[in-house]
Amino acid sequence: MQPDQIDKAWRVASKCEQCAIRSLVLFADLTKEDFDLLHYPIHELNFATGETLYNQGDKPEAIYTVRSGLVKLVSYLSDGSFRIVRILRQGDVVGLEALDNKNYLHHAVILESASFCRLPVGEIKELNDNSPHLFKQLTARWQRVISDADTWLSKLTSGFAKQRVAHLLIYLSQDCQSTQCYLPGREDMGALLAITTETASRVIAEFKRKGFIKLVSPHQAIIDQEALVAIIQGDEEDPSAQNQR
Amino acid sequence: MQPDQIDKAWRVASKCEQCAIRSLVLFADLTKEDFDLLHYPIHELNFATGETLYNQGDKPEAIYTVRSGLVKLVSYLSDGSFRIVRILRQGDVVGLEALDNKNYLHHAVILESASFCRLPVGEIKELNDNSPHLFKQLTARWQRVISDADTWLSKLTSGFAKQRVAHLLIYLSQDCQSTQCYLPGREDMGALLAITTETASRVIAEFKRKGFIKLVSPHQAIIDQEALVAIIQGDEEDPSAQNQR
DNA sequence: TTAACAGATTGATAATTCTCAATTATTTAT
DNA sequence: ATAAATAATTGAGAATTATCAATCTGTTAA
Repeated sequence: MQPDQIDKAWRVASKCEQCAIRSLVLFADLTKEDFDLLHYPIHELNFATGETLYNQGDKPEAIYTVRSGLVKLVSYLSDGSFRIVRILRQGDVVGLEALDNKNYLHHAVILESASFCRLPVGEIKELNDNSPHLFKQLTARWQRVISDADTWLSKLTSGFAKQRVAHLLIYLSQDCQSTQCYLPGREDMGALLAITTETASRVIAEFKRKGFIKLVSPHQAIIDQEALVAIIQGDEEDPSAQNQR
Repeated sequence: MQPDQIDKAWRVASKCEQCAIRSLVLFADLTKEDFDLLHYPIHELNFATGETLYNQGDKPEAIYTVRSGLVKLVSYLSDGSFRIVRILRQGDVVGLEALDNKNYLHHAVILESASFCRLPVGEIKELNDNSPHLFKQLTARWQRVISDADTWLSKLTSGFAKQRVAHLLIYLSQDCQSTQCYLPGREDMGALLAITTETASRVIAEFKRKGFIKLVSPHQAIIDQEALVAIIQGDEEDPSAQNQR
């Protein structure tokens, strides 16, 4: 996706102050003086699909701002199954728990080749101790995580499988321009929605047959937002059915 | 529960510095100088079961520290159904989103008569601007919300209804001393676990018959932790069944 | 190109949960 | 205390989803 596809290529970032997506990131509100408080330049880091940014339980030394790409946070249960508890995209921060001196709580795995800014925990803490400007953005980010988690809980884990999938696709299309969105593998979809791989597959296959989604590449689809909203509201195309629910 | 059961009785708090549960609350790390920055005394506020602390969309002027009791955060969906997205207890902060200038995101309803400290948003922000001591606790609290939400997502919304109920009971017993815990009404239980009221009732009724839980009052139960853990792990008491899953 | 492989799809059946309805506590109000 | 209202339980059948197994599809490796 990016011109430089060199995995894990460390690259000294040009000044944060000139960052193209600065308004979206944690450092949005920092002043020139704030940046002078940083001891080291911020590095940019690239990962390819399928690679792991960190593992659950790892001792954290940094948090990461997503510049581009998509990351999933995976939590394994005692029975060996796993759930995906969050999907992170441009502007999101990965590994926030590090600021609370916790080990990483999840596995962070790249879904779509991604580029990060690596922010050492020590630098963040020191910056926050010596300037009030970071706090507002940190607050906003924590808030976003929580409100996303609430959405997740209230929308993605209740209702029929069809409705959950529809909710997920709409959720995923929200950051992408227009109606295109990342289409997770069926196993991931199951882990996101608490349904089985087979059920996820059946629903997606049906959506494809009905033209609600069209693949443009294996993991990228164009969605018919209206049709999906109708699914969420319980409208079925079957004319004999009364619109219950 | 408390000696003074006067609902909504405002009471000027004795100094925060002498608060009996200070180590648990947001102000845990504040110094004498920090407290001097407060313009008004912090008020204590009591609510009875079933009362509403605030509604979704309300313009927030304060956040609340739970001194005692239990609160549910309720989110209504477009179809009229509702989900409970969080349960808050001693030491938790209700309405954190107010610090991000957001309107309240949920309805906050008292489950067990509760006592709060009311912390005006302006005071909190000013305190945080003028002292570094609040940040650590705020961080910890945001972190707790997020990690609770993750638990919720990964444990309380997947698996069979029986397993979800078992997880919930264990979750609820974690703060109470020993093995006693709050037992939600069946409708609330459904809204917590994404199952129907009837399913919740059947599971609880079965647990009661089998002696896994014993009621000590309508909403208070003693639980057999071991038996519940066995349920979570998929062990059934039926000897003819192979332990699958 | 072909074989091997992983992911996606589909089918058939079993298990679970939902839905709708009725009944039985339990609590509240009079 | 009695009636009315609310919450909990239970039953029966329908709907949904899980499970297990097989097939199909597209990709990678040789």
